[in-house]
Formats: sequence, C-alpha cells, structure tokens
Amino acid sequence: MDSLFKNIKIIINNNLYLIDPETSKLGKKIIIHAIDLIEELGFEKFTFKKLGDIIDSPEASIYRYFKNKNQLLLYLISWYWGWMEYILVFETNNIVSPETRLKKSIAMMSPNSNENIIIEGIEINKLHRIVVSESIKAFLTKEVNKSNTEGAYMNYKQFVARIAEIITEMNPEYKYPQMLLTTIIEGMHLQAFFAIHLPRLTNKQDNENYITDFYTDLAFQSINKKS
Amino acid sequence: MDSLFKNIKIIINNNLYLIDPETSKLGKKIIIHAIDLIEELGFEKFTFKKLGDIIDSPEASIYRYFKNKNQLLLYLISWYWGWMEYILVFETNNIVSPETRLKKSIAMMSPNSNENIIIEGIEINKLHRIVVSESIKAFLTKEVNKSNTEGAYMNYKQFVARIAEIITEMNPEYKYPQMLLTTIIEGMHLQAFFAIHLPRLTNKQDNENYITDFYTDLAFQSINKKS
DNA sequence: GCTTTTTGATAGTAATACTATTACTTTTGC
DNA sequence: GCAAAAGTAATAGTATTACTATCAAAAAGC
Repeated sequence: MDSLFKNIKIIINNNLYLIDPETSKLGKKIIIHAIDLIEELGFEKFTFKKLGDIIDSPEASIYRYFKNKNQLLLYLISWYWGWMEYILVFETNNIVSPETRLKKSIAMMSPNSNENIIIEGIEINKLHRIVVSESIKAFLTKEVNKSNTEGAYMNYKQFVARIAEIITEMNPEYKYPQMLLTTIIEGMHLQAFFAIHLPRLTNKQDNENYITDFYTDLAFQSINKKS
Repeated sequence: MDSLFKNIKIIINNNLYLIDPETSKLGKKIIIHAIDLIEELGFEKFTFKKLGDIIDSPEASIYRYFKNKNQLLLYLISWYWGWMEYILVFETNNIVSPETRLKKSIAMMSPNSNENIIIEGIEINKLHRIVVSESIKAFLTKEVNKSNTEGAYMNYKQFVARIAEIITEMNPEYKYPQMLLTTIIEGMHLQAFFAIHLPRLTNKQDNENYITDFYTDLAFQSINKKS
C-alpha cells in the first residue's frame, strides 16, 4: 500500500503557510520534527525555539515558513484531513452500497486505522494522535472566523461533506448529516482519549473496535429511524 | 427561582485553589471578573496581569488564590458542573419516569437553559459559554492524569454518573451510558459553537431547540434499540 | 489592643513570541 | 556568463508572559 501513495501531494490552502514547507529541505524537516515535538510536549508547551534547537536551525527560520505555532498546527490538521479525504475516495471507490461506504468511512477515524503508513516522512499514526488531542483547540479560539475565511478548515469541511453525501444517498430525507458526522468524528477522538486517561467518562470494552462499533450503530440508527 | 438558590455553596475540590476564593471579597472579585475576561479574550489571551489591572490588584495577589490560569479554569469548570448537578437533582426530583428525567437532563445542556440566573455574582449563562469554548481544553493536555488524580474532573464525572444511573434504570442491559453521555454533552457544546462560527459543519434549523431534539433522539434510539 | 493573616506595591527572572538587520546563497533575466 | 533579484540563514534584540520574592500596610480575629 505504502508505495502506491509515494507520489501524492496533499493540497493545503496557501493561507496556512508563508512558504510551502514541501518546497525545501528545511520545510520538510520542520513538519516532521514539529509532529514529533507536539506529540511529545503537547501543543501548549511546544515552541519554535525548541523545534529550532532540534532541527538545528534558528527559530527565525521557522517563522519564515509559518506566522506562528497556531498556523503550523492548522497546517498539520489540514494536511491530515486532506490525506483522509484522499484515502476515503480511494477506499470507497467502486463500492456500490452506500451503507458499506459509510461503515468504511467511520472505521477510518479509529486509532488503529492508519498503522505504519508513512507519507513524505510523516507518520500518519502520530499525526492522528495530534489530531485527537489538539485539533479541537484549533477551532475553539477567538480567531475561528478569521481562520475560517482564510480557508483553514476547508479540508475538514470537504471530508465531512463527502461522507454527508453518502448519508444523503442512504436517506434523502435525513436533515442532520453534518451534525451527525462531526458528532461522530469528534466523539471518536474524545472517547479514544478518555479510554486512556479518564476511563470513568467512557465505557471501555475488551473488543478493540468498540468505539467504531458504537458510533457505527449510532449513525445507522439515526439515519434509518422510522419516525 | 433566583432567591431559592441564594444560600447554596458549590463544593470544589481543594486542589483547585490555593485559597478558597469564596472566603474573601478579593476572591469573589477574581472569580467574577475572570469569567468576564476569559469570555472576552478567550483563555489563551487571558492573563493574571490583565485580570489584576481590571480588579485593581497586583497579579501577585491573584497568584495567592490560584497557582496559575489553568487551575483557575479548572476551578470555574468544576464550579459549573457542581452547579449543574445541583440543578439536575433539583429538577428531576420526584419525577417517576426515567424517560422524563433523561429528557430534562439533556435539555439542561442547551445554551438557552440557564438564562438570567446569577449565583453569588456568577452569571451562569456566561459561565456556560466559557464551558462550551474552553472546557475541553482543560482535559486535552499533557497534565490530564495529574489533574485527574487531584480531583479536577470530579464534579463532571459525578454529573455524568448521575445521568448514567437514569439510563441504566431505563435499560439495565445498555453497555455505554458514560460514552453516550459524554458524546451528547460535548456534542451539544460543539454544535452550538459550530452553529455560530462554522455552519457548514452542522445543520442549523429554524426551531431553536433542534440541538436538544437531535441529541435527545440519538439518546433514546441508542438506549432502546431492539437489536 | 495586640497578633495573625491578608493584601498591596515593587522588583526581578526566565521563557515565550515575536521582529529587524545583515550576511550569504541561489535563481533568473538578458 | 554575470549582475541583479530573490530566497534563506544567523544573530541580536524587544515586549509580553508566567511566574517568585520581599516587605510594608491594612484588616480581621481574639
């Protein structure tokens, strides 16, 4: 599977960087080590100074690629959803049944979905963990509207829109595709986090796919209800 | 209703402050203006210096009450859930039907639930808005485990546990009460935020209770499903 | 009325989040 | 093939943040 994806390029809105990090060695180094460091320290403790020390470049050089660490986080998240959309299209291609396509789509959000895939040096798994813990912070800020008009959430919205189409195909009357999907996506992320750190806020099961199963059920019940 | 609540005191774990802010004038000023200022600036831009300028006290005085701004946020959120538990018990008291109790519980999470209630100078409405935008950041950090053992999330867990009991009463076989509830609570918060800032990620309806209705349906379908 | 506690005022430090300047290295235009 | 332009790196510097320490003044407790 790995080699199939070698030559893809995820399109990121150009408001999410000052210089496209894909265009230089330094840029690529910034991205890869930023992912490592954010995962290690958490986004709050992550700084360009610390990243600069690791990649052996001054922080000012990083500032030439990204306005600030928030922009870098938005870039990473956007990259993640761009990648997820790509995989979504790839995995659901040629499947006739919208039910099967929806099931596959939901399964993609699970932590064990992206094992050992590395694209352009980016470990998707690690990026997934960052998305779980940090992505919601990227819209819950006073700058949402600004970030939004700059296209920061475009890839996420597009990913959601694509699955929403599947839902509409299943039930054209259903009024809440986006609402259901963002509930599922953010819910799956949160439950994965709770399972590790706050078990009393979730219901961990032995079956390792219980989160996916729970949200799949939720989706199908909601979309197909007879009322 | 207001006067009924005049003499209650919400119990907050004593790891969430250095000096209990309820015990002094300065403490109360800190809480009330912190809520105003966090709402105005967002938590990231909120600082003890700025708060000190507003209440006309040096920042060092605020540091005597709270170790740092994270502890203050945890205090506010814990206070909110303590209050919510109180109201929950109050509102569901003497209602026999668990279905009715669950409905009432879910409705409590809606933004239009706490209109114009002020307890000890705290506008519940305003605090609700802070909880919507900031509370999830309070567990998505590298310090979760520490905060958790210090009891920071106790009031939230207790609130969830109480509604979980209602669900178990409705269907003793149901395996995911906590999972369902945290999905609903955090989902409701997020959809309220999306409705204002990122409409394409939700499905806003004319009916002003559509969020409550959506999640109420979701809950009942999931709890009562026949499979 | 005296002691203890709480507050206020001031100062100071290390880290963070940047910006500005200059010097060096490629790229490109003719 | 070379000069000008453009991009990149390194250094240094600033304002703000997130605290801590000290000591005097005010308030509260008994």
